[in-house]
Amino acid sequence: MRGTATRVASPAQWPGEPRRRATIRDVALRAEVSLGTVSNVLNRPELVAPETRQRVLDAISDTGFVRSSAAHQLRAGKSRSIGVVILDVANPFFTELVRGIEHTMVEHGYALVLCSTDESASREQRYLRMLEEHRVEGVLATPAERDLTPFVALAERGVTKVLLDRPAPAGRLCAVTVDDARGGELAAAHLFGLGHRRIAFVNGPATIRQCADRRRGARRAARRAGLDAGDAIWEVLVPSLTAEQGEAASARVLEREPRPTAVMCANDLLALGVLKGVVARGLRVPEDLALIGYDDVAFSSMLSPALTSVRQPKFELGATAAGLLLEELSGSPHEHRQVVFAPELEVRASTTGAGRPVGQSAPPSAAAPSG
Amino acid sequence: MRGTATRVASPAQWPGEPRRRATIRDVALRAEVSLGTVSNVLNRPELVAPETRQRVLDAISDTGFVRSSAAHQLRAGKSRSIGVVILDVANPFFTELVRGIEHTMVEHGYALVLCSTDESASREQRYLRMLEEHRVEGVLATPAERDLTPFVALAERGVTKVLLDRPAPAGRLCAVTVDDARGGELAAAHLFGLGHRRIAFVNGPATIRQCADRRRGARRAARRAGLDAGDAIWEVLVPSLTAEQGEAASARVLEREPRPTAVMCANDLLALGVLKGVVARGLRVPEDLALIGYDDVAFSSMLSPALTSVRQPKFELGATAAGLLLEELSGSPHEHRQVVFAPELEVRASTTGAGRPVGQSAPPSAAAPSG
DNA sequence: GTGAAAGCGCTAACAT
DNA sequence: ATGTTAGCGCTTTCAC
Repeated sequence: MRGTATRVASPAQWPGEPRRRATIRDVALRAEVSLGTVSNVLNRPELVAPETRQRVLDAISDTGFVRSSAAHQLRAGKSRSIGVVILDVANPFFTELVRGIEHTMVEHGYALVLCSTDESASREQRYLRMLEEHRVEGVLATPAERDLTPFVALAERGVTKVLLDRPAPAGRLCAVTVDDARGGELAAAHLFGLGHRRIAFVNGPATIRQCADRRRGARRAARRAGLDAGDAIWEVLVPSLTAEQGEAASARVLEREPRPTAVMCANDLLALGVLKGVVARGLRVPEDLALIGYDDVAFSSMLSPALTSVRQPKFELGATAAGLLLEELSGSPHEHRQVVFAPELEVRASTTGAGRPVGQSAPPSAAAPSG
Repeated sequence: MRGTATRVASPAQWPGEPRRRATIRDVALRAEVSLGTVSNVLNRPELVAPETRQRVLDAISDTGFVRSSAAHQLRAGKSRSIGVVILDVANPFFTELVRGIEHTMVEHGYALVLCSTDESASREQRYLRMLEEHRVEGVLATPAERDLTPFVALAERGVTKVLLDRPAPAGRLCAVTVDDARGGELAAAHLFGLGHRRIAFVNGPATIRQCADRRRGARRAARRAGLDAGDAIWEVLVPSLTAEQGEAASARVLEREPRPTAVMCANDLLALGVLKGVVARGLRVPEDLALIGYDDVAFSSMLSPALTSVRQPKFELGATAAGLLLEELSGSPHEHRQVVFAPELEVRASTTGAGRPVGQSAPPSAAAPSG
C-alpha cells in the first residue's frame, strides 16, 4: 500500500533535534519512488512521467530538500564555479571589473568566489590554494607580484586561467589588458595640445607596470609633439597612489621653479589630492594649473572642476576576461590570446575650463598658457 | 618490495592526456602507505611517525596533490565557508564591511562567498539558493527587500544567519546595525548648534529604512533645539542616493525662498553632487551654504572644502557581525542579539570652514549665520 | 518509466 | 603506528 511509509522521512522534525538536512533519499522515501528517479527529476525531468515528477516535486518542497553541491561536484566532476582574485575590493576599478565578470559568468550558471589579496603575496597564495581545493574550473586574477610562477604553475596543474590587467608570458595564458602606454600618451598629448610645455607627472613607482607604461606613453607624446621629454615632463614620484600622497605631492609641484602649468596624475585619487592641495593654496584649476587624472572613477566627473581623465573600459574588461575563460572552459580548440583594450580620454573642465555647470553659461575656453 | 609500484601513480602524465588530478590514493601508492595514513598526515599529523610523514609529504608535493574540499565537506559535514550577501559591491560602505568580515572569518579558517544582489530580490533569491546548495555554515546579509521571509525561512532550514545594517524580528535572528536616527540627529544638531535655522535635507525615499530613520533623527534634533521641525527642516526628496541626484537637488534647494543656510544629505554621494551644483552657481561652502554628508566615505575628507559627515563604523560592523556568526556557529548556548553601533560626527570645513589646508593658516571659524 | 548498484575523494572508527 | 573499511549525497549506467 502506497500510504504506508516504511521509514520516517519526516520533514516535521523532532523539536530540539538539530534537524538533519533532507537528502535525495528522504525525498525518494516520501514520494515513494527510488533514489534514481528523484535524481532524474532533478537532472533530466523529461525522462520522468509527469505524474511521478509532480509527486517528486511535491516531496522536494515538503522536505525542504536542497541539493548538495559538494556531492554533486564530487560525482559530476565539475564545480560550476570560478575564482576571481583581485588586489583590492575597496578599489572601484576592481569592483567594476568584478561586475563585468559576474554579469557574464552568472548568465552561464557559474558561481564566483571573490578573493581580495590586498596586494599581499601570502594572502594570494592562500587564496589560490583554497580555490584549487574548491576545484574551481577557472581563475581570473590580477597577480600581486611581478613573478607569475605561482600562476603558471596553477595553470599547469590544469586550472584554466585568465590574467586581468596584466600581460601574460606569450602563449602561456590568456590575458586582458588596457594599453596603459596609450593612455599615458593620450593624457600628455591632450595637455601638449592645449599648449602646456611644463607638465608635472605625479606617478607611482616604476615597479608597478601601469605606472611605468603610462610614463612611457607620456614621454612618447612629448617626443611626438617635438619636445624633449626630459624638459617637458617633470616626474614627481609618490610611494602609493592615494589621495593623501597626491596632496603631499601638490606641495612639491607648486614649489618647483619655473612652476609647471599642468599636472598629470597616475590615477584619479592622486588627482583628487592634488586638486585639494592646489585649491587650498588659492590657485585655480585649470586657469593657474591644469589637472588630469587616470581611471575615470565615478566621483571624478562630480568634482569641481570636473576632472579630465583617461577612462578604462572596466566593465568590458571583466566581461571579456570572463568570455575568454568560458571559451577556454568549453573545451573547443583554444589558442591563448591577449586582448588589449584602448583607453579613452574624457575631457572635462579641469583641463579646458569648458565644463558647463547647470544654470550658468560656460566660461570661454581657457587660453593656452604661454610656453 | 617497496620499490615496485604495482600501479602507476605517475605525476608525469601522458602528454596530451587531460591529466587526472592526483587523489589521496595516488599519494598513498607513491608513498607506499595506506590511504588512511595519508589522511592522517593531512588531518592529525602527530599520529604519524616522522619518517613516514615525510615520505607522504614528499609524495604529496611530487604528485601535486591538493585535497578536494567537496569530498572533504561531504565526509566531514562542514564546508568551512560562509556566504556574504550585500546590495552592491561597488559601494564603499559595503566593501569596508566586507573587509571587516573577511578579517575575522579568514582568521578562523573560513572562506567567504561574496554575492552582490544589486538590490534585486530575484538575484538575492538565486544567491541564497546557491549558498544553501554549497552548504555554507552561515550567511551574513543585507536583505534587498523589506520582507524578511526568505531569510527567516533559510534560518529555519538550519542556516545560521546574521543581518547586516538591518534590524531583525526580535529574537529570530542576530543583527548588527548602526543607529541611523542618532546619526541624523547628530548631523542636524551640529547644524543647529552652528546657528542654522533653515536646513534643507536632501533625502531618499522613506521606504529605505536608513532614510526614514535619519529623517526622524533630524526632526528630533530640531525639537530638542526648541525649533519646529517642519519650519527648521525642509525635505528635498530624491529617488536615489547618487551624485547626479544631488546635483539636481541643489537647484531646487537654491531656488527656495528664503534660501536655506545649510544642506544636510542622506549620504556623501548626494553631498558631492550638491557641492558641485552649489559651486557651479558661484556660491561658497560653508560661507553661503553649509553642507553635511553621511557615511564618511574615503573621498569625503579630500574634497574642497573637506566634507563634514557622519561616520559609520563600517569595518567594525562587519567584524562584529562575523563575530556573532562565529559565536552562533560554535554551538555554545546562544541567544539572538542585536548590536547597535553609534555613528560619529566628523566635523570638517564644509560646515565650519575650519579646515586646515597644508601650508596655510586656518581661516577663523565661520561666524554662525544669522537665524 | 523506474529501480538497483557502483563509485566520485575523502574521513574516522576500528582492527592489527 | 599503520591498515582496513564503511559511508557522506549524489549521478549514472544498466537491468527490469
